[in-house]
Amino acid sequence: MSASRKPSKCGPRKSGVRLTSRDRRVIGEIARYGAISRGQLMELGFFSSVSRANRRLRLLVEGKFLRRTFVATGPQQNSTIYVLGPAGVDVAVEDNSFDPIEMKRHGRRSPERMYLEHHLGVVSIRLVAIRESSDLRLLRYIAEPDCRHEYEVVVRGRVIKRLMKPDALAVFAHGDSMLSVYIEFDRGNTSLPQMAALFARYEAYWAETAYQSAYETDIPFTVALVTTAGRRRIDNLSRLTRRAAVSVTFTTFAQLESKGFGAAIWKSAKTEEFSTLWDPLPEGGGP
DNA sequence: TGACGACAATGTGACTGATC
DNA sequence: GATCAGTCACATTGTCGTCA
Repeated sequence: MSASRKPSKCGPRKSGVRLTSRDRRVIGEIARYGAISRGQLMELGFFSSVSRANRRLRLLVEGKFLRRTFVATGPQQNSTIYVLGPAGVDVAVEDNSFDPIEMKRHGRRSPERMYLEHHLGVVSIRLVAIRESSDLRLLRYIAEPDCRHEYEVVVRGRVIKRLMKPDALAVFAHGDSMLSVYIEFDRGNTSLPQMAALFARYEAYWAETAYQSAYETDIPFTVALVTTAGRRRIDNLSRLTRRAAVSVTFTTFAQLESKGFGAAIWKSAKTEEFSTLWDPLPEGGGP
């Protein structure tokens, strides 16, 4: 038999690797989140076998679709992290409506520790949301490239461009209500003035009705800031939001990971008590 | 159209090496 | 010894082209 295989549905080989549909989804996911560990890829359901994951990911690295780096998870332990490679940029742009310039920047970027840890944190928060076992049910988890929003406003006759770039947007169902939660992952290394500017951007996003236009809703969103720092950081940050016109609430990553989104672990500037995300649910019509 | 063979992808388990 | 990451061998499965 002269077996010259026809091009499979997986598409043509690139750099010696025949990309499967799963490969393309893995590349898209890594492009979406910036960096993902092998364990996270497995937890997201891309692989059910460690060896299979290793072998397939190694092929993608050899084909320059991905790059591999390491983050210390303990004194003598490393976690393998995958980021977008130069060949993966084209695949990610081809399969998704990602900004090619932004993707090329990702593909070239040197994987600095802080950059990696931030992105891994956002994926970890997504996994917590997926595992959620309370009354909250995750409907969508929209990563940064998909929820970033460039819009224009007119201020004193001048057109000003604004960019809203949350870490993620999680949409939960709670009973008959929907809860839109912008996720911000904080590692405690951003200055308070920078954080104040971040909260101000969310206020403007609501006040300038850009959010309402983008998502065709009048139901206000909540900003949930998850920090790897401790209670003092939460107190400092919540003081910045005392007069905020949008709902901003805080918790630690440790609390979130152990108790989940639905637990009474959220602290706002309005109260000393920890409460749930939906208590009270934002009133319809505006904050 | 169905059988067959080639090829690629997959999962499992065993193994190695590094570290605590 | 326990744990973790990575690799390898092997059997299985799925896809696809060829041919009767």
